[in-house]
Amino acid sequence: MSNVITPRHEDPARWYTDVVTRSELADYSPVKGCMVIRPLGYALWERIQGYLDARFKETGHQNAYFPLFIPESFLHREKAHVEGFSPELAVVTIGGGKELEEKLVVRPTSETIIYSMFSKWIRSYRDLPLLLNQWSNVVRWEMRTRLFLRTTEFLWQEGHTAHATEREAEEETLRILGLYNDFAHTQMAIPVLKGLKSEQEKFAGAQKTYCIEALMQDGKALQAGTTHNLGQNFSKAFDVKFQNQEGGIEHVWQTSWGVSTRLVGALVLAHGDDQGLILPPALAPIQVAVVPIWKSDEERTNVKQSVEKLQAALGTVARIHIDLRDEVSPGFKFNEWELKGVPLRLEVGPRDLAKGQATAVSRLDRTKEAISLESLESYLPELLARIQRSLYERALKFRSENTRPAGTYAEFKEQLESLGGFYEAFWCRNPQCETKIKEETKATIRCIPLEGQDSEGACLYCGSLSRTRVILARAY
RNA sequence: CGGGGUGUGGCGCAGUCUGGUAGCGCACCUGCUUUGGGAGCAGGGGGUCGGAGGUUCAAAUCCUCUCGCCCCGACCA
Repeated sequence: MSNVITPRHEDPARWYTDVVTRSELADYSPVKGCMVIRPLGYALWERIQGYLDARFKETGHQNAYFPLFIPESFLHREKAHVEGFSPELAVVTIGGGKELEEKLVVRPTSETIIYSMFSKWIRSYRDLPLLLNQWSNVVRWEMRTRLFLRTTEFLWQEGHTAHATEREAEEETLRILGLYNDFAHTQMAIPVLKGLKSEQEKFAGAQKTYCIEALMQDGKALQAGTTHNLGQNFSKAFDVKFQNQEGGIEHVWQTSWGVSTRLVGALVLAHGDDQGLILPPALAPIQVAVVPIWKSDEERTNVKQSVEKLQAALGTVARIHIDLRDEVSPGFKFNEWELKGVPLRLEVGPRDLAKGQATAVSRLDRTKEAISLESLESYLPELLARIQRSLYERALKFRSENTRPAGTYAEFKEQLESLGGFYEAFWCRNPQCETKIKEETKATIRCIPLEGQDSEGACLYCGSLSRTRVILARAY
């Protein structure tokens, strides 16, 4: 394959595009701003779905599906919501060749249409909590798009819940945030910071927005998931009311939360290298690629036989793929599976078989290890678990090394420019300071971390005393 | 929408200045030899040069208009 990836240090943007397209995660579509998710990318998304869907169900949520089209008037019922989303809406004005009486918005998110149904379904406190999730596509007309990270149409899950009390809604918001955090940690092998968004950065229509923020290898932050405590903003707008135990009528307290196919982009940016993708074993559609090696015909017969036995034995302990293609060389296969991010490669050749072993090669650092064929079945899961752990530790180390105290505003600007990364600072909570920082440095307040809010210091911009510690970074 | 760039087989490019009807690498197909880090040799298929108009005996090349795409900036999961 002459497919060579632009080295990351040379041009990080091209590196990213090269990795995504060459590894066949996705391709550009004929429609500007949209993308085609190819089988490898979709398999990853299915694994993400599989894990999260199970967790959602364990915590009492049910899946449902709401329409793609939303009456335009629905968007207008919540003021902040419509102001937030208006600029990026796709609107259908003609149906069946006729001008529509009311325009239909292609959902940018489904709060409005879902809560219009909630008002119909919820009567009593006995109907609460109502815990729903939907897997769907949404459309936001973005000005600049990038594969997975920001596309006009993307896939996601959006959870929507209604509760009898404010406290329950807040608990739900934090429960899902914790779930997202665990997912990032244990499945994606990406350390994330749990935090609260500033008023400016929060979701249009939310009372509070929590997020998980990750740091990518190029020093830029990526919001990997958000959960919103919507308070009663939408229940008032959509008249979602219930009768409480005392017979009184109240508006429900709501939450919404989501993660998207952007997570696939996060995997690329957080772990990938100049050889291509590196997938965490927990999510890799193929965890082990077996590359047989032979010269003579009889070697081929022997090796093939052994390798097929391996598949039968290991198929239950790992997601394994035997690459029996005869038209490409072993070296070609090595590079191809590395490009596609397969965490572990097993080489099986005459020399290995003579010693009753296979050669295992880790995608992380290409370290080789001879493993006896008999012990493979028990050792493979251990080896994959080790790779998963190392990948996380590597990402965590990177983040620690790239998280710095902001120092003075001048020092902050200089370091941000030359090094990127996360910066710890205090902020007076004045939106003007936030805006100024953003205008002057292109860095935003990524979040107010949930942990470590027990000290005080001077606001990075104005210097006034503050007890709010924030993380700043340039972001995707 | 402002600034910059670009459009030639599937992909990446040369050819454009100095018009003479298309070339290279990779990929693809066939055969033989190969196979422990992107195999070698031989043979072969595929484009009329983003589109339209013009100049000319003759246009990928010159002129006019037009469309697409990419990068940077203003919006965002």
